[in-house]
Amino acid sequence: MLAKHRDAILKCITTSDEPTSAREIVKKLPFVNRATVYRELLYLEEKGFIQKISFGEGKARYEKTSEKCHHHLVCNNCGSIEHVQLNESPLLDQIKRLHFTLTKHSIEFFGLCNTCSN
Amino acid sequence: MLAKHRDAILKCITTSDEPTSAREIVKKLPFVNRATVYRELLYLEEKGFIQKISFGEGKARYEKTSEKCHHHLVCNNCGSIEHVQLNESPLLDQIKRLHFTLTKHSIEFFGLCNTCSN
DNA sequence: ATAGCTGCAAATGATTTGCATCTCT
DNA sequence: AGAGATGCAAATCATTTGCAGCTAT
Repeated sequence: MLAKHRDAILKCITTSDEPTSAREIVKKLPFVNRATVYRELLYLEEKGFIQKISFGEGKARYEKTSEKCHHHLVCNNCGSIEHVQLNESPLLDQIKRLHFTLTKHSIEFFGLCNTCSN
Repeated sequence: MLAKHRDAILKCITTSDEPTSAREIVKKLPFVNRATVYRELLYLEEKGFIQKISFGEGKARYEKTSEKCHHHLVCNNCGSIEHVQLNESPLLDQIKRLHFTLTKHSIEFFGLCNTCSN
């Protein structure tokens, strides 16, 4: 038995070029109740289909789980969010030397995008 | 003219071993109003005395701005937060090659601390 | 019938804001 | 008096929850 609105919500996240917030999904899918959206987000995250990320805005954003790990460049001026792929192994290697079992990490960058820098 | 409660709030943040939330400050300083706490946090952050960080908990945390850059290891089990100093230049060097003016970045690690790993 | 899904409204938590008051100078 | 600081309550936003009704087996 599948959740009726799951695909619509997932598609909403997948097709967005920026990590999507619950509010945006509710706005784009007016026929889906807010509570349902939150419940589905939780489910999709638990199942590993999507990932929750936070830019410290006071709300969560979600994006499709992707094979290749990537990070975000958040523009403080226009709010655009670019993706970059970085080699983070030098950093993770340092963590491996500690007594800490790493399950997840988040690396975010804030500043001015190319357009707003000029 | 200095804000009456500023020092108490700042001390609260400075003496905490973990990044502090607004709620914790209000609890520790019952004679300071919640609104005042938030207003001071904003001020102190703008002036660069403290830094706002987010662990994606749905609330902000603050810590004293420190000379040496450090990062956090958040334990998903007991909630403890350890500090680590990492050499992040390999990562930042990669950003420097992009058309992006970096003003701030956040790197956080989640998992199990030494105690909870066993 | 019955388990899972959903909507709706109310509850909760974090943060902000309007406004009247108080305090220095 | 006039500016800045503060308290208080109400407002706003994100997220969660209780509950009753709906739907597909």
